Amino acid sequence: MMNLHHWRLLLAVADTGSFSQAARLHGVTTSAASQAVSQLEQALGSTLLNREPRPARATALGTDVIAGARRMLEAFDGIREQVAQRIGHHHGAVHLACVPCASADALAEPLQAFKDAYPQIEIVQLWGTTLEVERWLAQGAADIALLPDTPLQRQTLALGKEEWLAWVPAGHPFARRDRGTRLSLGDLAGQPFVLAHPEQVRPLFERAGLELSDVRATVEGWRAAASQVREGAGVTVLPASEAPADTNGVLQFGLAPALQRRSALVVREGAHAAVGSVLAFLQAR
DNA sequence: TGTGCTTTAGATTTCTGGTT
DNA sequence: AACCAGAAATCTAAAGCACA
Repeated sequence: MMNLHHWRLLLAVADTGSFSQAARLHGVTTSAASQAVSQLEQALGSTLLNREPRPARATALGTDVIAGARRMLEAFDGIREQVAQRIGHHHGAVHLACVPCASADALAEPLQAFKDAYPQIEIVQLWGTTLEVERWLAQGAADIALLPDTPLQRQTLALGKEEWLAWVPAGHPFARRDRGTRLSLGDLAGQPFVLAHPEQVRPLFERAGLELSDVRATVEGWRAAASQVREGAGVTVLPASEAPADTNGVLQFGLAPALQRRSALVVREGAHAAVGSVLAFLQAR
């Protein structure tokens, strides 16, 4: 058995060189992606991808097959687009890649409303870091990206904003400052620092002409950074929506001047028409 | 040692064909 | 047309292996 999903997975593996990344892009497990490609190979009676050495690369025959598959899927999408235009409404899947943030949470309700109103358009939501989301958008794996701190000229639809906060261990000298005091990025830049999402945090300091000079730990995710601060590993900055409610063992400060994380939707150039339906719906709400 | 891929077992979903 | 049961397809989780 082979279906379009198999072919799309094959292209994703060929494009990313990784089964796990391809699986993530399509919302399945690595195993499912591996099995799908194996089934395709079995059905065709030939190996399309060399798994070793990594990253996975197409065999000589696989390169031709993949090129053909690409043309086939483009043709299929074109047919669907044509039909959608004739009958006046759009079909298909819209891939929405999000960086976890308050705006992404706020989007959940309007997205559900969209799904109810337009069941023929599937919204596939992907989650990743800023760098991953940027890459998916560039590679065409995502049609729309929800990104924090996006330059105005790229934005298609501006979403909400939230404040950046500083977290400091209870034993830190800053903890002796009055409640309500704000810390500057200059205060924090030279401190032992716990860094999460460097692609978001470093630019904050760089824009202020500062550099993090003493990064003690780079961790996966805001929660991990908050835990490290609680254990006294250093200070950190994080978006308000990501700051844990439990502030035992830490002190939370605003920043001076106040810094906002503004999120926006960015649309891939040449995205198919169903994307327009999604944007129009979200804009109206 | 961590990451990524494959294999396997078992669960769930979808399809198909028979019966009423 | 509606329902049901068995088959087939697809998925996930876990374990094991290979590699950088």
